[in-house]
Amino acid sequence: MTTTSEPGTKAGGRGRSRIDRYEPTVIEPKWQQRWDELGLYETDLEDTSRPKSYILTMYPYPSGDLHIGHWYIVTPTDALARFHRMHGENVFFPIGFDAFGLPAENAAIKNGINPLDWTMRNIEHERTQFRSMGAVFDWRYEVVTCEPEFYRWNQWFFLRLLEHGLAYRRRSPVDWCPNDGTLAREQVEGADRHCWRCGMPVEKRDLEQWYLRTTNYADELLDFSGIDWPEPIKVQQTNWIGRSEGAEVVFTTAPDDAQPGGDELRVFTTRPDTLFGATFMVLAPEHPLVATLTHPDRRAEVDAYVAAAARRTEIERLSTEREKTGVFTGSYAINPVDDERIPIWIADYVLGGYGTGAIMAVPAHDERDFAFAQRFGLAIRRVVAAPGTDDEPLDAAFVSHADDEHLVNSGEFSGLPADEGGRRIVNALSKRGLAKATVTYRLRDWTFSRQRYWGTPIPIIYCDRDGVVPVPDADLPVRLPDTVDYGGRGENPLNHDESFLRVECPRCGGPARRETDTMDTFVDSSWYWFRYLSPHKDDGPIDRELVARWTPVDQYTGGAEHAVMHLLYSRFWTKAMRDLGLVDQDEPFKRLFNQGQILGADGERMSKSRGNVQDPDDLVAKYGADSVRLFLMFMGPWDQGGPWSETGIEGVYRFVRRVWALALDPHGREPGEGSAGPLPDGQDESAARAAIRSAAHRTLRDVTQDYEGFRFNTMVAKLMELVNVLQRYRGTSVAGLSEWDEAISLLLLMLAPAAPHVSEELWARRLDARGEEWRSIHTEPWPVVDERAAAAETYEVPIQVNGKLRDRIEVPTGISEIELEQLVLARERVRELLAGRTPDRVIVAGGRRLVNVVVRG
RNA sequence: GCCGAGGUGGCGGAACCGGCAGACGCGGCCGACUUAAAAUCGGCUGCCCGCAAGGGCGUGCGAGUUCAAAUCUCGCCCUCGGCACCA
Repeated sequence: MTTTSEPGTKAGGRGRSRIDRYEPTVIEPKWQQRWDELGLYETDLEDTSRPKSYILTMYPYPSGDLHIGHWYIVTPTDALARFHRMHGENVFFPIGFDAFGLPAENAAIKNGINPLDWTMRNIEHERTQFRSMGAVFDWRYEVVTCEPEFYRWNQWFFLRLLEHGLAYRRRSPVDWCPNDGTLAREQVEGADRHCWRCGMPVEKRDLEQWYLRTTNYADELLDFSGIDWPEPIKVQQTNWIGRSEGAEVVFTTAPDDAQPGGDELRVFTTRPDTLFGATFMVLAPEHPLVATLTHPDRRAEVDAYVAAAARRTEIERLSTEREKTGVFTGSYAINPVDDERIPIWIADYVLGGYGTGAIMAVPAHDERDFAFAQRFGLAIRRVVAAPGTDDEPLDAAFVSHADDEHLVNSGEFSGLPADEGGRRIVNALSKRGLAKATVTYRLRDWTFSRQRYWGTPIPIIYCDRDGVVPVPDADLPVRLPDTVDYGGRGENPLNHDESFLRVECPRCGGPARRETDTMDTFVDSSWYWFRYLSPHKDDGPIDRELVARWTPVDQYTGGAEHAVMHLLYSRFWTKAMRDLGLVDQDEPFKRLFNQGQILGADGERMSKSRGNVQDPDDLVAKYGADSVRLFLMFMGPWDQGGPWSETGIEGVYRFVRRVWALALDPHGREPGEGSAGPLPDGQDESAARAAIRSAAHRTLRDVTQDYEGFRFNTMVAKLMELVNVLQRYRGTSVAGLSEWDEAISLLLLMLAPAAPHVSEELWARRLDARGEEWRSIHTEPWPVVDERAAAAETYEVPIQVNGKLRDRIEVPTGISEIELEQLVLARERVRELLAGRTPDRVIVAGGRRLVNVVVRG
């Protein structure tokens, strides 16, 4: 094993060079330890002498092993943090663990262990993995969400939200997964309505659950001004919130021999212009008036339908999707515009949770209503028509809603343009108190309860006398019991844990029972970045001074799969905290970048069960962390991701070794060649020196821009190009001269954020060789481009004739358009192609970069 | 069906503003070094015709705008992600 501190080459040495081999497995741990000892990456949060920069990447779930996907997320973010440090910013780049969640519980049930033990063991392992990649994390600020010092503040927040009416308890149908219990609406995925975690089909259950009032913020969440987020995420959130403008219209039930009538039936419609076309009404099976409106002779059928709808999983509801189902209640409603009696039906295509849970059906102008009307033989009446189509029969719903349409069969409103007619109808009805303009959202309140052990206990006590009683702040945290007995079941073990369950009522002191539901684990990630600033603070959730100074986060990175979960909840939570008077910001993350996802080699998501997981440790052992980091950045655009393939990592490894050899041994000509090689293309020495300098500074300019624009793949490519240039001059008379030396320095500085170990090692050796005292490359300032050097003296202009490339010409940088044109026309090749004809036009394109000679005939 | 992202050599990808298509890397072929191999170094490598000089064709498909289109417009096809009867 060679020592790493002595200079690798004798300056001016001739002949076969002897330099140390590049051994990443030796130098990487060495530097990691050194950085640690020196506290090089400790962030002083109190330091206000430099501009702050809060860089954050989504913390991982500690599932046992970091796989290459985690590295893919963290590496460029780490490089970015380092890049900002080199720009003199006080960078905070923390990490932690999203430690509550289902996999821990599954593992615990399977292996008969405690989820806490499983989780903490995994975290311990993942910490060492993170360290091996050489990230600048300051571990003093680590947050582990399953620790009471963190989750007690979830409970504290919950109590504050409760006080402010932002948390509430309600019985209603919830999405229910047989494995995971209650799910938030956001956690049900796909056309087949499966659980986001386990993939099981989701059912509906009528349960009493805790909710957070996210819908209070629906409009505000639609406003993305002031944050720089990727367009697709904004679009997804916008669609998810699903604001739609329309009107609420009051229908009234008609009296008949079975019931007195007069009940209000409210409906929401976005098409009030079609009100005269309502030929029946449909209630969701869950609608509260279903029982009242059902006629005795229809009761059996209706009850059966409602029961079946409740029992059906969403998946079944979908499989019968082609054919609409429904039953007639026997009752009628009065259409407020024309007092017409229309039948009231029940069908599961109307959703209980959206709008009012009831619709006016306008089969002529709605595809679903049309299908339903056809199936059950209900009337279809056209009330909107395009010019000249007033009486055209409908063989499908007419839904175009174009500007030139007008109303027909709509009483006094007939003939009006559809939009205006709609407005006037609402106006007329609203004077009688029967309609009002309304906005409806698809967004639902956040279903917050989970029937699991491994989460934050909801700090609520149920007392027979006092009802629902919040746990007093002084009694927080409500701790999870240390021992847990799953009894082989999947059911929440807290339900059977007498020592947890039994509690005195904080109000009356009588016997009471604890809430056994825990919080959705998305609560943790909804505010964790605030906690990073003061992870051990025990008299409050956040340090308000530090929060004011450091948040919002300047740059957040993470996957787009969290678009309508974590990234939406975080925005909600921040706004709620603002309204609780805790912070004075509206948004959590100023700038967001979504990196792509690394898939397994089979193109599927990496998972242990599929056996397609790539372990970064193996790669690090073989190539070193620096090469793995560079490779992950080089693979392709960061927002793209893609299937994992090791193909190509050799190339990056080769590149690092070349950097090594160039930096330590400029004269090496392998092997055995004694004399300096020739300069390329008959360049003289001064041209060669200028060329080196120009290449280095052009690279610096481009690489800086690439870092800023998150183009890490081309950043690495440009460093490779510079290395290729230097390689050409290696062993020539200009190698080792001041321009060469500067180029190597720039190369190492540019490489430092991406490949921190090898650049640090080579930097140290250079300082040592010059007899200078050691200082870390990572505390060096980012170099400044010498634009004069970057500009080349001459450049090549491609020449086109009629748009086709025919020739090239080398011209001086400052050439004028006229001179360039003359040079081009004088070219032998151009004259040949012109064959005596006069060009119609000569186009000197974009900054004299290209010339196109146009000639006809 | 609706919304979003994308389609470029054998492969990953580059070309950011309409201006040399294929940077950089992988793979492949040839050569140097070596007893040999590895490593390293050098050259070639979009497809077709041609000994060559050179020419033709090429960015999913088809039209169009332009001196000039991977890039802009229109119409299609395909892949991936999201939504899922939202009245």
